[in-house]
Amino acid sequence: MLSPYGLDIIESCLTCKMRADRIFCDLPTAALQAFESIKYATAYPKGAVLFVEGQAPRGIFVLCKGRVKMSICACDGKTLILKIAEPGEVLGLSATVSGKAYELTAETIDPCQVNFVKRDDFLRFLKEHGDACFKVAEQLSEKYNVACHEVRALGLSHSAGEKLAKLLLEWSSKNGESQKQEPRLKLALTHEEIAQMIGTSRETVTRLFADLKKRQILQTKGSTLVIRNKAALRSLATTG
Amino acid sequence: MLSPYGLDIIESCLTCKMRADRIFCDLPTAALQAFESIKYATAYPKGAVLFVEGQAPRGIFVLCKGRVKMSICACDGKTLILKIAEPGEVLGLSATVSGKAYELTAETIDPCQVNFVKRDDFLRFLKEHGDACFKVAEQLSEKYNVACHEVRALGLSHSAGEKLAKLLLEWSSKNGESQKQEPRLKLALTHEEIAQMIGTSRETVTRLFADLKKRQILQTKGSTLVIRNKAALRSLATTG
DNA sequence: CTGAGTACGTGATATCCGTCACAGGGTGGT
DNA sequence: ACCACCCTGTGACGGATATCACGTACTCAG
Repeated sequence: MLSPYGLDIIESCLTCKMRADRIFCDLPTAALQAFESIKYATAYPKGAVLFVEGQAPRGIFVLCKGRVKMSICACDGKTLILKIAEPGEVLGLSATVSGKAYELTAETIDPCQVNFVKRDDFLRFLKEHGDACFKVAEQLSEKYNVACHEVRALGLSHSAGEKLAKLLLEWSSKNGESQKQEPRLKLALTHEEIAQMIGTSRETVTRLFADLKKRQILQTKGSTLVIRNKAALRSLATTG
Repeated sequence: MLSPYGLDIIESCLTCKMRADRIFCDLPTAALQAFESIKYATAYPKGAVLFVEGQAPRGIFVLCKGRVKMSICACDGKTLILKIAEPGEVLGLSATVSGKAYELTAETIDPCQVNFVKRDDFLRFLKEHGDACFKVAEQLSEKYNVACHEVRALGLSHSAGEKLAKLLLEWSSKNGESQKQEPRLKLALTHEEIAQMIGTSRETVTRLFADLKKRQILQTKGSTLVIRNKAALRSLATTG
């Protein structure tokens, strides 16, 4: 198969290595085969837009490779990044199920492989495969959960420092680095993007980082970030 | 049947008048009967707590009568009200499906009638009734949608005035008053609670209302609120 | 009626942070 | 190598709003 943007294409869900731990991958073979028959494997370059908030739902996008930025944006251009989706996630699911417009905008930030399924095909698939439908409910619950966390972070932490601290801790826990004494993580986002994730301005992020470094809580080596004082960061995350 | 807190109890989902337009009410009779057999009809007084954020999910609560306040709260006691649930809504759904802790706290603000279903029973019910499962997915999508709107409101509208304007417009559209020239609505919440809905302080809400009245945009008669200048309110809701 | 409790109204003050402005350092293209 | 262009760092300034503090009005029980 072609490898349009430097991707090794995963041919089939049946042989995909992530099958065990991902939604839609962990289904009875019959359901998976049905899914295979309605999906369109597609590849996108970095910076492609899968869908835009407000669009009528065309279908779902199962992310197989690469990362996708999920964001909402205000009329004045201000943007809020809700999450960076990772392989295995299903994008556009809730809009496709409910028939309402996509709530978010999805834009690739890496070259990505995506399985697209048209709305009609997907709904028919769900009606015919009860176990898939249940999976969808689980996945939606998960998304709802994440959204609630976001709401909590935005609504209850009134200082930007608190939100940044929360974000860093969350990242370090994702990397499986959190239990280490001094977790490390790669900063794959610009200050601007980090600002958009916590709803603040670029300058504030820069200043916060400067402050955290001065206080010996963080340290940077190139684009690698070391958390030198986890406890301090954690206390920043829970109070102002 | 008993009417513990001044409620007329709805005996059965099969004869419930809301059946047509509500989730779980609009199901094939077979599924509804199965649902009947696992549900516990309960009544709560005002101020009762159905579940608390962080609790392991015991099951779902279908709200039949009364209103329920859904909120999250920070360790320091600061509270954010996400929504006021109305009859027909299913509470605790996503936690029950995913098995994760309840994301929110649910507290009645009226005397309420509720149908409770234990988690195990509910999950079994879902596996056996594909159409119910699909309904659940729809319902979860809806909740996700609302959460996204909340995120947008919290994260992108940086002024409190904007959020208040949005809230008032949303309320007036719920009441079916929105198309009128001068929509009216009953203010059933205190300033404190409104503040908690838009993530600001009580005093700010008071001051905003005062300002809106001074500018002839709003007018109050007792607890009734009249929107005198819809256009102005709408422009406040989209800009600062 | 009276006092306690709760909701509302309003001023003074401090602070966080968004915005503007500019400067330095990387990086990639031609 | 050179020039754009983007990212980062930092100062100055002002505005929105949280917080504190207090006074007023309303409700409800005794």
